[in-house]
Amino acid sequence: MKEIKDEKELHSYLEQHQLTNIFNDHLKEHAVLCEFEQGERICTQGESARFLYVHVSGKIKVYTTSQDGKILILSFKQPLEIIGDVEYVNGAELLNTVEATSTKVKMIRFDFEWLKKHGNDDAAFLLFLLDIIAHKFYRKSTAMSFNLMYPVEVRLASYLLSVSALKEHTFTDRLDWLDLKDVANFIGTSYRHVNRIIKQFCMEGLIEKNKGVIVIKDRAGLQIMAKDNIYEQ
Amino acid sequence: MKEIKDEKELHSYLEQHQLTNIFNDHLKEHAVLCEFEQGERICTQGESARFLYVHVSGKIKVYTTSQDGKILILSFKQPLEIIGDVEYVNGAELLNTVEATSTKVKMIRFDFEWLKKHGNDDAAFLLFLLDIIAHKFYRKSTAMSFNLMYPVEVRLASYLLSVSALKEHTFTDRLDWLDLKDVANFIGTSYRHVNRIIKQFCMEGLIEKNKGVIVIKDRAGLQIMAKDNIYEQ
DNA sequence: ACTTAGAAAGGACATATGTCCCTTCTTTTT
DNA sequence: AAAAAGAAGGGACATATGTCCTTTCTAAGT
Repeated sequence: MKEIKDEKELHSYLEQHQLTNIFNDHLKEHAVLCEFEQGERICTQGESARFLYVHVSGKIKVYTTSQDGKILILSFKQPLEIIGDVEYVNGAELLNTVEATSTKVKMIRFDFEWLKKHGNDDAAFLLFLLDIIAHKFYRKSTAMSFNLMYPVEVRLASYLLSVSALKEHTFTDRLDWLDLKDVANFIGTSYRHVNRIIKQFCMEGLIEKNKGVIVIKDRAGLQIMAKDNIYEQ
Repeated sequence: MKEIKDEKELHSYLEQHQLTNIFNDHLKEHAVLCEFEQGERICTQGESARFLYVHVSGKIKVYTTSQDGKILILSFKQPLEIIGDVEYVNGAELLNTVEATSTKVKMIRFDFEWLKKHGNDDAAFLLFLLDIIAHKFYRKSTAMSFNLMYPVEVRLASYLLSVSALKEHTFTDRLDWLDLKDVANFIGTSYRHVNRIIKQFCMEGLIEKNKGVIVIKDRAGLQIMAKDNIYEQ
């Protein structure tokens, strides 16, 4: 991680994401723009949280690891995302690990102490946090119900649709979201089983696959398979 | 549902749960104490939310239903619980259905409109909401990871431990949390399978069961089975 | 182009879980 | 107490998913 001491750039990011009114001048004063390498961790599950991060550029993934080493990927995210919000509010240790999956991941960092001093009496800031966390809860809630109620083929169909709905410019950008190992860990199943279902989808004519590249052939069919559920990215 | 027009009682509940400082005088002005019958719905999934409820007495369950009729119970709750908080913040329709599972379930009701007028600039109220929602997110998050990563025997062991940790006065109070149909819908599996695992636990000497009453025989063994996870109620 | 290391895919089998329906137990009614 | 209705439990089989290991493909190095 390196700190980028460029106030201009920092403020341009804030404006780009309409955050200038969210963080008051006191808060902005101590904001730091950080850049992370691909593969670098922004924060690690189990450690104590000291910073709130506003993810403004690049791609990240959020995952959790169980005692016995199982990995569950909770989300692949692009901006705008907030990291550390829940921990800021409840004071608990970090729930998940966050890792940069593209180069030049940029985050605006705020120190918890400073936020407490100058943000906890600021309704705009608190409403912003509320909105973020409520939205996270909403997604988590629907995702959990969905995961618990439907088998892998439904979840995978839903996942494929959600990826195809992304507004990615280039073709290779899309591929980032389709590493089957990651997909398995996201859906909460084994790589083997994802493979099995992928093959089944191919045979049913829902998708096609060449050299690891998956193309949707029958969107309507996939939607039926997904029972109209789509993971919100 | 009937409204109880008894300011004394309402305020005694607020005090009991240390909420007097959370809701300012404006907000309290329009608070209404409501009582629900056993089996009555406090709110219904899919409808638009208009009220924030503070659950102060009795027992409730929260569940969601899928398009094809599957039921997933999200929690069995005793006070203190807040209903409608997420919907208040994000304006979406109700995510879940909430139902009274005991007689005389009491809730303090606040109108969204009134809250917006007199609460959204009140840091104490906003911090309270933040705390509640962050905590809900935390529980949901750990529950989802747990559910996705472990098989039913682990989840059931965890559930049994969590129920045994409840501070219920009477014996019959405990039974409320052990209807196996409900347990199955909570864990996200079939009644048949819960039964199977219960029997397995009996054979392994972890629990005993007589006429539908389950008694824990080997807490340490259950904890190992649960891999130290416990559902937070 | 050949070799080889590593990634991706798949076969075989074991386990976990769901569905359907029959049996057994409980409770209520007569 | 006998009978009947309903709840709870369980058998048998089908499906979903996990584990382990082999095979196939891909890409890098020579």
